[in-house]
Amino acid sequence: MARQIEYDRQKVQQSLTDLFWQKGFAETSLAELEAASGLNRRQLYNGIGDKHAMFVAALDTFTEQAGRQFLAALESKDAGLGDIEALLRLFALAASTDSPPRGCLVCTASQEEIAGDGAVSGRIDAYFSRIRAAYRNALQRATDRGELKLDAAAADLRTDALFGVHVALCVLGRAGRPGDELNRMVDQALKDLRA
Amino acid sequence: MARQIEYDRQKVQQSLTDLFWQKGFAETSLAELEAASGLNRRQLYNGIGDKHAMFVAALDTFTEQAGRQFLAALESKDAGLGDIEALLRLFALAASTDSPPRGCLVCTASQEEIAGDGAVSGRIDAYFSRIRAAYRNALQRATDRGELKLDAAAADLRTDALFGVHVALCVLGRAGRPGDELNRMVDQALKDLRA
DNA sequence: GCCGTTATGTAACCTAAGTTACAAAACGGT
DNA sequence: ACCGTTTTGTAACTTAGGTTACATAACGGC
Repeated sequence: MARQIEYDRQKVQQSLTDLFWQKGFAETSLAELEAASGLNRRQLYNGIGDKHAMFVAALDTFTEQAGRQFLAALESKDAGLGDIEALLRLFALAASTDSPPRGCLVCTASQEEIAGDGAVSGRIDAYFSRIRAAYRNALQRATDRGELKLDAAAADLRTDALFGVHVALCVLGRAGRPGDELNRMVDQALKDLRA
Repeated sequence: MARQIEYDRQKVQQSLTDLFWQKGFAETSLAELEAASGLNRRQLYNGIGDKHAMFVAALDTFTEQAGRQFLAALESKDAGLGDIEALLRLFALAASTDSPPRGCLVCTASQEEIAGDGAVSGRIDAYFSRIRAAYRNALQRATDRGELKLDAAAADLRTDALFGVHVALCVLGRAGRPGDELNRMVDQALKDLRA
């Protein structure tokens, strides 16, 4: 064997992810990644890879965590209207409480040039598709339980509408739009859903 | 007086705006701005200013054009449901026909670090507010004409919901999401509006 | 036709970016 | 205790970034 690594891999991954989340890919420098992680660039290159590899790893970390914290409830067999409302409200709230609000790493990355890269675009697509599937599942479960009355076609439409609201909240939250504006989007989305 | 300028100011502005629209602020270099405009950097600095000033000018050019091409119909006294539908459909279509789709310069800029700059953030806020006001006007006119039945509070909610769809279409269009997904968002938004 | 003023072209500047060489140090198996 | 392997630290390298000096050229008013 060989020499053992001196730092905490998870903590390093977390700090790198947070920095990319805040600043995006292109506007984050190696020097900042060093400072955030506490490692020097030799350690980063050895342990993870170049900047591109670090970003891909950050995308994986982010989607794993966001999936667990935000989407898991919608993906559950017990999912329902309440989970949809809770998630959208949470996003509207986060925009007001986080300073500065960071929105969603994947949404931000999708607007950058790096989104053209294969490894990155695959992860972006997969995450977006997962979000859609999560809402789709929640709508299905809510229908099964009698909270809603939706046939398959109606549920498809609703799914994309909710996906759109989800993305709009992430983007406009990061853009600094006021919390009540975001909450009105949620109000209307829920109203329409129950109509 | 002094020596006269040799290039077409408007064409230069347009090419700079298009490039920033495609690549964003941080990922556009002076060399690319030179190539796109056909000017050398001395002319750019003399005629417009530094990169920051070029970007601010691009924001102004973009918002002026987008306002004229897309928002003017919604801002008119004759605005109505048909104008809302036409605009949303156009955005969904543009995502499929433009290659690569560019979305909206302002939405993209709002996710970059430069959005923290005063001159930039002011323009972003102003443009977003203008979009909202445009939808608000169209909803009001549609109500006045009897196409819809909305009181003031309901119109406020609808306004932000449509604003959200608008932004989602821009962002997800640029992200390369499929056209039918975007069109389902529009379908649902219009359905809810007429309900 | 001179002169201040402004535009142009070349080229340099200075900093920062991402990446990599090289030597030294720490580890485990034998 | 040696040895191959991998980590670490320092520091350099190479390129590209945005910005600016300087000399030259074109213009209009007097």
